[in-house]
Parts: sequence; structure tokens; C-alpha cells
Amino acid sequence: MTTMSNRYTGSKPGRPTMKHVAALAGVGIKTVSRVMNNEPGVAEATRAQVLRAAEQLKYQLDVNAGNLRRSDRRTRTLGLVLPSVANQFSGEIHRAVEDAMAPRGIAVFASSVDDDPEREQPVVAALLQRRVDGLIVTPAAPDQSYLVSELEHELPVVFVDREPVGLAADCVTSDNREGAAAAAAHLIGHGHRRIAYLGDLSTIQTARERRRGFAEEAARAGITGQTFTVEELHDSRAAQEAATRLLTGSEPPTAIFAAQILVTLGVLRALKELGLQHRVALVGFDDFELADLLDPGVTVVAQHPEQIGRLAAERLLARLDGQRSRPERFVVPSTLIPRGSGEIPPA
Amino acid sequence: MTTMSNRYTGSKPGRPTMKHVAALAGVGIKTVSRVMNNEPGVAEATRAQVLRAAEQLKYQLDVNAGNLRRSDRRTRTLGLVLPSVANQFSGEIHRAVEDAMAPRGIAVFASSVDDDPEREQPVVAALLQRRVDGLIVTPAAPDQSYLVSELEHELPVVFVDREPVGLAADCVTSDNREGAAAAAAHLIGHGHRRIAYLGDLSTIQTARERRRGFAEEAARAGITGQTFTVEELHDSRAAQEAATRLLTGSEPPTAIFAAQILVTLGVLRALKELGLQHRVALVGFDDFELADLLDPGVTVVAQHPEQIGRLAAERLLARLDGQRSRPERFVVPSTLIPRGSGEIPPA
DNA sequence: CGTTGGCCTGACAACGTTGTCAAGTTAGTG
DNA sequence: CACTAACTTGACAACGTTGTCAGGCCAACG
Repeated sequence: MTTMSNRYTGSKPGRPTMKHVAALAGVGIKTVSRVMNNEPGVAEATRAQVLRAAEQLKYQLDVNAGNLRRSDRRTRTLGLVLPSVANQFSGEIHRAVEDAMAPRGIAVFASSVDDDPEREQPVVAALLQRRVDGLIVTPAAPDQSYLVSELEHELPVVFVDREPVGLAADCVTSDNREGAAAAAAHLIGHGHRRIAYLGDLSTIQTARERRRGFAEEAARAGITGQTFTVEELHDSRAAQEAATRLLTGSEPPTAIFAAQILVTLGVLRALKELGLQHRVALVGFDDFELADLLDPGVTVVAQHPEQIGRLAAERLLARLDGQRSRPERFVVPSTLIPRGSGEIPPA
Repeated sequence: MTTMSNRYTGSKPGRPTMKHVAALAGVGIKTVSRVMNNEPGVAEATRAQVLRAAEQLKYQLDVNAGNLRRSDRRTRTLGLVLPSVANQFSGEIHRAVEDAMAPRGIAVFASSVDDDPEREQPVVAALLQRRVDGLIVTPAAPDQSYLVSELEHELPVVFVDREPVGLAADCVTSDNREGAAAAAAHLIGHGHRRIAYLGDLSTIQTARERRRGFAEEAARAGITGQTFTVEELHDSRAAQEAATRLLTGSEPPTAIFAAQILVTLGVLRALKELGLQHRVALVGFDDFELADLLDPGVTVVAQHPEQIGRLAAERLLARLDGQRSRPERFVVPSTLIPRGSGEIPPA
């Protein structure tokens, strides 16, 4: 009880465990556990003694070992499946989720799937092997029914950005259809009839939704415009080429709706290269830094990824807290931001 | 051995464990372990039997429980501490790290610290409690010596983007000094003498390095220019205000070096608002999407975050594989990309 | 002084897995 | 046929922690 020193003090290999701390402090393991977890019912003197020993050994609680034994069987861990942690939209969702989870001590595993349908399931399986307490997933595969049994085992799953197929679960998306319709209406309202739609892979659900919203609004205005639809554009180069082809063809469109961020960038490059940026109208889906600094400013339908992430995280936390209501579907409204490019009248 | 059904088959609560699979397959637990880990020495028939049972119960190996017992004491987990997962630079590092780790089955915990010195240590502590196998850290605190004992316990730590203070460890950074010097030389070479330096918080190491590189190059050319130095600009609004103040003052600079991405954006806004974008030269540190689409295109010193991330990850993996050589310091060269704004001559 | 009740404390089992080891089976050999 | 070697297999302990529970101590009470 006087000085504290034993053979563990200056040890090199291996981390100290509670056993070491207990030995050094001259108490039982369980008492160390109580102190490290701030449980009540430990005499103040004992607590101080244990803390001193823990500090001396630089002992850190091993949460994994604790999780194994703990009765709630929670790992305080969450799986987040995204297109890519390197893309802006995903990054903002990630951050919102992290911010919602951090106060509860829940750590986030993020995984990039690159919208590859083949990679979704293995990535999710890897997360499940780590016994995450919940899952927030951007679906990339055509079907998520492989998760049905997990839902039955009470694993909370929330989908973001796209709706799942093959199972009923909470889901948070942008209003893709309405947003695209708003873009179409905006261009039509400025007098355009020859409007090109440039979109992403039609395997991607949001792309289909946007296509549909756009087409419906065009139809409502009596425009068919099938000839101006180009899809399956997944990167900015393909979009640039497609836009160039359209704009240099006979009967070019007077306006373009770019239904995805990379498509918008490609179209911007094409317009600039052809010197048409002040003559052909453009509305893009998804906002980007600097859109206001271009000449003309780029009119966009802005999504709100941080809201999507926050909502998804709140939903998941509610499920973790035992909420058992039936799955809900949240739609985050997008915002049309006029900056110039979308207000150019037809030639 | 004929049909497979027992009370576990249709169970609702709780996940199946090896015990359940073993019971259903009619074998011992250890045999299930061998099969699930693809270990050799199991008869083909037994293996098939076990796999069938596992599939029927949808059993998934619990890697946390395994890690506890496994002799290498590895969690196959990595901690990544970044300014923010929502920022582009960090996101690309994150992705590079993820890509390097995924083939080895190592999952990544990413944490955002927002360059808040107070948050670094708690965030790292949380990761250590989860027993990550290694750490990749962007230092935000003025001192990292709190990690010394971890290094002694053989925990691999690699620092990225900034050098650590107070301990010797692997480190991967951009060539901040040289990059800033190159920017200064570029502007000087185009005839400028009145060059403003707008930089980030001087508590941030890279900001100080850039400041130094810029100042040294200016001094080499016989320019003192103290009056044009503005620091502590941590967001784009502050940068815009500072730039506006400089440009509307008496004796405005003929060129600006924006030493950080948000500063660059602020300066761009100021220049555009004042209609000076074709008259005042600008070089920014850090590249950004669309820099080529602005008018004029923005000349930048481009960093290469994906290389930084990849190098850091490789370093960490080498340490995990037992490399014990002394810590190394890697510098990833930046690239000056002329696009127009940096080639504007002085008025 | 015996009893009660509150407060501390630690022995022990258990969480789900893997390492160790011994035992059983089978095929091959002399 | 006895014996060996190779291959399978499972009982058991252990990983570091937490839940349970019983026991020790002490002050207050009748």
C-alpha cells in the first residue's frame, strides 16, 4: 500500500490489462473495471489508487473485450456504405453521420463501393462480421433482399440517397423526381422547347427518377424530345463528348439539363470549348463549390447531403433506442438556385 | 445426420454462434471454426456439412471474438484522424488508405478533428480503446508526445500532411515550402514585385511552411513585402474580406498568392466582385475541380492527396509486417499548373 | 451486545472465438 | 497382423472484460 512498483511497471512488450492494473493497485480486477467505467460504489481512496496505477501503466480500457461480455451485445460501431469516401456528396453524408454518432461513442466504418453492384454485398458482409450495431447504406446492387434476415435479427438498417429493393426499411433520399421536374419547368418557363437531358447510368435509381421527373414535366408542357436524351454517362469525359456531339449536330438543343454532377462538369467544358456558355442554357443537378464564380453562374438543383446524413443517423439512433415502428421514407427537398446559366433564353 | 432441423433453425432473437452451427451440423465447435476460417485438415464431407448448416442459420463469423483469442492480437482495424471527412483533400487521402487496406481485410475508422487541437487527443484515445492496429494521423495539436508510449508498445503510427512534434515517427507531407516558393518564383518571373501573401492560421504547420517558402523566395528576389502579408485566414469569407481590403487600399498588390484552398476561393470572389480577375495575378495552393473552367483559369500549386494517402498506408503496412527501421519522412512533390491567372503581368 | 442494513470488494462464470493437444480413424508398410 | 504415419476431430483453456453474487466490514439501532 506504500510504493507502487512491480515487474509490470517498465514492461516493454504487450499492452497492460486490468490484471496488471489490479496487481499494481493491490485490488481485484472487478474493482479496476468499476473504476475504469466510472461505476459508483467504489471508495474514493480505492478509486484514486486504481487511477494512479492505470495512469502509471498507461492502461486503456479494451472496448472490444468488454463488448464481448457486456449484456447489450453492442459494439458501439456503425457501418456506412457509400459510393466513395472521396466524393463530395458522400463525404458530407459521412460527416453528418459521424457528428451524430460521436456523442454516443459510436465509431463509424466507412466503405467505398464505387456504385459497383458486385461489391455491395461483400462489403456489407465484412461489416456484419465486425458486428456493427447498425448499417447506413447507399444501395448499389439491384436488390437488397440479402439483408432481410439481418432486419429480422433486429439490426437497424437505413438506406440513403437511393431506395432499397426487395425489403422494407427506413430510407432517406433527395426529391430526385421533383428536383428534376423543377429544373425542366425552370427551363421551359424561360421559353425553351428543345431541351437535352444528359443523365447517368440507368441502372442507378436516382438517375431513373430524375429522368422520369424531367420527362413528365416535359410531357406536361407538350414536349416529347426523345431525340435529346442521352443516358449512361458516368464520368465527365463521356458527358463532354455527348454534349459536344449534340451541340454540333443539326438542330442543337437550346438548353441542357445535366442530371448529375460529373455530367454538369462535362457539359460546362463542352460549352466553354464551343464558346456557347452564354447562348445555351444549363441547369445541373447537385450543387458544387464555385458554381457562382463561373461566367455565367451555373444554375443548379442543390441537394442537401448533410441533411440526408443527419436524418439517416437520427433514424438509426432511434432504432437503436428501441423504436419499432414501421419503416419510414424521408424525402429531403432540393433547392433550385438560379445563377445565370439556367436563365439564358433560347436563341 | 439426415435432416437438419432443431430448435435454432427458426429462432428470432440473438445471432447464431458457432455453437449453434456445430449443433446443427453435428460436429464440434472447433471444426466449425476451421471451416469458417478456411483452414486445411477438414474432410470434404464435413466441410460441406458445416457450410450447409452455416448457410441455413445465416451464420457470420464474429471477428471481434476471434481477435480476442487470436495470437497475433490484431483487430484488423485502423484509425485515421483527419481534419474532416467532408473535405476534398481528406476524402482523397481516406480513399487511398481504404484502397490500400481493403485487400488485407483491414477496416478503417475515420475521425474528423476540424483542426481543433483540443480534440486530437480524445479522438486518438477513443481509437486506442478500440485497439486499432495502427494510426494515420493529421496532427492538429501542438504536440504529439502523448503517443510516445504507444510507439514503444509497437503501435505503428504514420503522420500525414503535417509533421508531428515531440516524437519520431513516419511522416508523409506535401512539399509545402518548395511549392510555395515555386508559386512565388512563378509570379516574380512574370514581373511582379508587389505580391500579397494570404495564409491560414499560423498555428497550422503547413501554413507556416508555405509562408516560409514564399518569404524565402521573395527575399531571394530582393522583395520584403511585409505589408502584404495577411495570415490567420481560416475560411473563405475572411479571405474575401482581406483580399478586398488589400485590393481597394492605396498601393494594391499586382499579384496574390493564396496559400490555402478556402483562401483561394475567397480571393476569387473578391477579384470577381471588384472586376479585377483579369488584372491581378493569382496563384493558389491546392488544386480544385473547375479551376480550368473559370475565366481566367486559376493557376495553382497542386498537391497530390491520393499519393500522400497511398504512401502513408504502405508505410503503415510495412510496419505492421514487422519493419523496424528508423522512422522516415516522405515528401510528395507538388505540381505548379499554369492556367492563366498566374500569368497575368503586373499593370 | 446482537442485529440490521448499507457500503465495498473480489471470486467466479461467461461472452464467442482460436490455440493446444490428445485421441480416434484410416491407410500404408514391414 | 502389428505398427506407423497421416489425417480428422473435439475437449479444454484462454483471450480481457463485465454480470452475478456472496462475503466482509462498519455504523446505527434496539
